Amino acid sequence: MNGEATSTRQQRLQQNSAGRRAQQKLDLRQTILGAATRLFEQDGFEAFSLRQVAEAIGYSPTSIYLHFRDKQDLLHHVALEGFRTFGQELQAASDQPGSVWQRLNRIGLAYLRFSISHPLHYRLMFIVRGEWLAQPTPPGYDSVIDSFGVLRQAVQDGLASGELRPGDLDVYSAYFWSQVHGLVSLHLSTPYFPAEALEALYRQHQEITMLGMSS
Amino acid sequence: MNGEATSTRQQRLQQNSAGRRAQQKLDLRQTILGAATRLFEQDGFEAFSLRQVAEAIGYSPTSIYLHFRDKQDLLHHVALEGFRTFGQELQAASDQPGSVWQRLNRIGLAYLRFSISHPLHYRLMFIVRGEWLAQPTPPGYDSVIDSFGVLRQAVQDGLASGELRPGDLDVYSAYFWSQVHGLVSLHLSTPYFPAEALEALYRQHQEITMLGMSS
DNA sequence: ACCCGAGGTTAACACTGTAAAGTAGACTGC
DNA sequence: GCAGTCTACTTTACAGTGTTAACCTCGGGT
Repeated sequence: MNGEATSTRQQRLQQNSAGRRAQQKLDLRQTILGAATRLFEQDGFEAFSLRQVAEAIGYSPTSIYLHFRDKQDLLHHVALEGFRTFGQELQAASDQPGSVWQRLNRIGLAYLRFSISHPLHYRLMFIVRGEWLAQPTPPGYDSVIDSFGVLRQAVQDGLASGELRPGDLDVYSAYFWSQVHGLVSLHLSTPYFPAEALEALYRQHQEITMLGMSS
Repeated sequence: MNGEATSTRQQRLQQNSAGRRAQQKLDLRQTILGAATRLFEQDGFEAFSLRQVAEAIGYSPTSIYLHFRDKQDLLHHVALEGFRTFGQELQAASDQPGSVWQRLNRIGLAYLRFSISHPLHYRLMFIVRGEWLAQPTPPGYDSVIDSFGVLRQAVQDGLASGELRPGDLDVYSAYFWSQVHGLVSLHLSTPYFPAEALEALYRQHQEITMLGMSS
């Protein structure tokens, strides 16, 4: 075996060549994903079409199938990009110092703001294709922060410190999640919760929740 | 003017004929709506197609356009049928005697159960096409009970009787709605809230809400 | 020099919603 | 009773869609 010591010029060339090809493949994949994200955020879920994505990047429609299994798969990866930034924003909100209630408020607020600034992404992630949450994270997205875990951790801290009335960790966590998700998705789906009023409403709701949950 | 007294045989014939034709038209409309509802509940939103509806009732695809403006319009009327029974069930839950909290619990439970037994309808009504809530009710659906009004009334009664801590009627109502809608739509969209556990979770959540809202 | 295979394209299929034109038959006025 | 109109419906057609299969082309390895 002539191992890794023998890096002849040829071998390096080979590797570079193979690497470049792989890189190019990744590039196109990334290009597709970028164009798909842009078009999706522009036109929404229903109008999103593979052929338009292909048109936008100057490739034939079927070339997308060389990089993604099908339309679902492509949209799934668009959603995954959303989960990445979503998780990061929630984590950042949770990381700031303060009492558990302040943290919970900030987490909820970050949640709400993400849904307002990326409504289509939010719909895709949690409403239209929520079942993706069940699938294992595809390679390349290992570092996606478990968003629910951020909330759960804050609740756990609150239970440990006694700021929250003793109760079931999962029930409490689900309570927070469904509360803010309910508000958000009613905002996104119905005309009764306009964006301007949403933060104020959220704060008022959070006060009610505090009365019910703090000890 | 020979007014309404002169109902000659001819006139009656005419009218009957016109009436029969109108009736037939209504019949087909009803047939379409029925088939559409059935197919929608069977195959779901994405698979629903006008051509299949037409196929199912043995008419040509374009004949549907003689009775509904377009696909959206047809689905809208499918949703309206859902709103009708939904409103009735909420009203029935509210009408039973008991304390305001009992009423609120039953209303929420009825809400939850409707979403579980008609998941596709619920999605159509409140998630995919919630903007329909803003449109004025089309003719023929005048008696649709305002579902949100049922909840709002119960909250108002609670505020009046003092069972609820003094607060804003709309904030409280929105709180209830978003709470149960959040739970329901997380159940419908994600794998984390299975149907079996949903009622129990709802009851636990309702207890937290009670702590926060009752005086 | 030959071959191979990866990345991309073209052609084709089975769908979709919808508009325009055509048709058969009931209804109308004379 | 008959010509004409009106109406419910069908046929045809168009512009899309996702997806599969066959084809091409060209860089790299033997």
